[in-house]
Parts: sequence; C-alpha cells; structure tokens
Amino acid sequence: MNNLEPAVQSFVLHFGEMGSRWGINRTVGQIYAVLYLSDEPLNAEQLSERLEISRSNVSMSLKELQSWRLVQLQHLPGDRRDYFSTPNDILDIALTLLEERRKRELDPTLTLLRQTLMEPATSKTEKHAHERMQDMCDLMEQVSDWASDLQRLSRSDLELLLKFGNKVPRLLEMKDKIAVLGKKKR
Amino acid sequence: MNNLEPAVQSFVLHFGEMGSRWGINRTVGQIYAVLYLSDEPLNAEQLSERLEISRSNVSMSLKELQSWRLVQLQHLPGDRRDYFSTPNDILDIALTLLEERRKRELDPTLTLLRQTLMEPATSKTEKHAHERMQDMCDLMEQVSDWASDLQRLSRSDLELLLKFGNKVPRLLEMKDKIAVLGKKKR
DNA sequence: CGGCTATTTCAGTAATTACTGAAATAACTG
DNA sequence: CAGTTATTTCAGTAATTACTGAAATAGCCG
Repeated sequence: MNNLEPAVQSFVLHFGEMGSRWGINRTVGQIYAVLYLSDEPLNAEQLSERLEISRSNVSMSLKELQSWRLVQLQHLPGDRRDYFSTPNDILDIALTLLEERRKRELDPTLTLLRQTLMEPATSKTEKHAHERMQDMCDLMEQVSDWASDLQRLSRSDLELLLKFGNKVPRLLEMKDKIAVLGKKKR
Repeated sequence: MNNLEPAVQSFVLHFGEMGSRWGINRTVGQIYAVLYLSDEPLNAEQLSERLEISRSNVSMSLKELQSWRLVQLQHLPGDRRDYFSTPNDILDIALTLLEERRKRELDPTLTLLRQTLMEPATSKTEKHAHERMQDMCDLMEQVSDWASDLQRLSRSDLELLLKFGNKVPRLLEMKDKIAVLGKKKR
C-alpha cells in the first residue's frame, strides 16, 4: 500500500475504517476509495497490487460493490481484462447509496411492520407494542417517500435543495403558500 | 426468547439482523427493540431473561446504547436497580440517531478531508485525487449542515417537512421566491 | 464495619466474518 | 481445438468480533 501517494493512502485507510463501522467490510471500502480517487479505470490485478490483497479477495469485493451499483465495469480497447471505475459525480454516488440502503434497510422493515400490524393485538402489552410499531411504520414510510422523491429531482433542483438546506426553517415559514399550492395541484 | 409475544419476537429478531447489517451488533439491536416495544422500563436482569443472554452481555450492550444516547436510565421508587427505556417519540429517536451518526461518521471524515486538502497536490494523479476529495468534502459539508438544521427545527415544523416531503419538487418551483427571501434576511 | 445486592470488568472462549491459494470455469486467440 | 489469459468459486484458515462466567468494584443498609 506504500505504492499509493500519501494523500490517497490516508483517505483509503480512513474509508476502510468507516466501511467496517458500517456493514461493509474494510477491503470493500478501501477498493472503493482507490477507484474513487483514481483518474483512470483500474483492473483487478492493479487493485490487488496497490492494496496488497489477494486477487480472489478483489474479485469478491468487486462483486459486492457491483451489487450496490457503486462501480461501473468497462473495457479498454485491445485489452480483455475488466476495468472498474466509479461515477464522476459525487451526487450520483450519494443517490445510489441512498437508494440501495432504502431498498435493503427500509423496505424489508416496512414489510415486516405492516405484516405484523395486520394481526390483532390481544394483551395490553401487545397493544402498546403495536402502537410503537405503527409510529415507526409511519415515520419510515415518510422517510422512504422522501428518499424516492429525491431520486426523481433534476440535478439542478437537487443542488438547489442542498444549498438552501441550511435555510430550511425559513423555508418553512412559507408553509401556508405551500399548503395552498399542494391543494391546487392535487 | 419464547417468553416474548410473537409480534414482539419477530420485531426483535428483525432488528437484531438489521443491527448486524449496520455497525451495531445483533444483541444491541435486540435489546433496543425490546426496550422500544416495552410499555414499562426494564432492568438488566429482565433483558437478560427475555433475550436469553448473559447478564454481562446486557451490561456491555446497554453501555453501548447509552453512548449513542438511545436509552434513558431511570430508577423506580424503592428499587435500587437501574431501569432502562427509550424515548416515547420516534422522531426523538430518529433525530438522536441522525446526530450521533453525523458526529461519528461525517465529522471525522470531514476533518481528514480538510486536512489532506491543505497539502499541495504535486503529480497529475494527486491533483485528480484532490478534486475528488474536494467534491466529497463539499457535499458532506452540505449534508452535515442539513442534519444540524433539522435538529433545530420545532416538532411541528419537522412534521410538516416530513409530510410535504413528497412534494419537494413542487416546493422547488418556488425557488425564485426563496432566493429573494434568502437575500432579504441575510 | 460486614453483609447484601447490583453493576462492571475482563480474560478466555465461542462464533462469525474475512481472506487466501488452489482449482474450476469462462472467454478469447491463433 | 489447444493454449493462454482472466475471472470466479470455494474449502480451509486466519483474523476479528461477540459473548460468557468469574472476579472485582461499587453502593447501600442495618
């Protein structure tokens, strides 16, 4: 890993750590970091060398990253090896991550909650448990909808939303107008 | 764990799984789930029995949850054991989670990125890496600011924001007015 | 203080997860 | 088709993480 430039190396190490703090493992995080910083697509062999990990480990980790749609596979003319890169736009990446997490974490939980809430609650404690689950279900639905909506925004709207984020409270002062707008259009 | 009512049990198991998909481990997730659904505070002994795990495991897991500020410690009159519960409001919980994750994941990464970006980039590849890091840094700052702002919103504004979430695109149609408002007040 | 109860700590072990090398598969090339 | 190169799979092992029981600590109460 000393073949990496210092700035790259510390970023890669940090990402590895963050990865394992998440569900993702260290190696997967490191591979992603290397690809993200690289100015050209890399093949498995190169990743294996730079991170000093086995070829097979690279193969498995890349499969994992592909399942998250976080890396793109491409070919260079006259070279039949697989080359990998990340999207150029960090917003693209963030949106993909958000969407995948929604699918993997929110959706299954929502399914379970709805299913459980179909059954009648008998005892007092069970009634209370149902209330709690209902609250969680409601919130998760809202968050899930929010996330879906973000996916549909144009790039420029997204950037606007991010930029004005720290003025959200003020934006909410306009809630009356927004409410009117909501009624008018729907 | 068969002492738990079926609805509770499946929720607890699911939460355990989700926990380990996260950085948090299965037991911690299960304990949290039990506490969240319980209609009364529980002590370590009770958690140990219900989940059939050792007393010491409960102790460690509760410490972990306390470090995330996700459980509240309290005492019952005439009983010197520690009792634990979660906040009643799921929004409270979500905000705490958001804030802790910001502190643990975004902040350290931002620190590293800023630090690295202070150094000059020499080679061509290093310049490219710096650009990538700068992009990530910018986005993370915006997200971090967003998260901070959410913490400061009143409960009613938060609920409004959540409810109107799926009308975000329409809300952005008003960007001109928002821009004006931004200038006027700042 | 001495006994009692509750909680924490921690070394050892169990369970899980990550990684490797070797072998199998796949895909091209002459 | 045989040879060559690239990728994947997988059984075995290494490394990490989770969990336990026993011992230590802490705090109360008579």
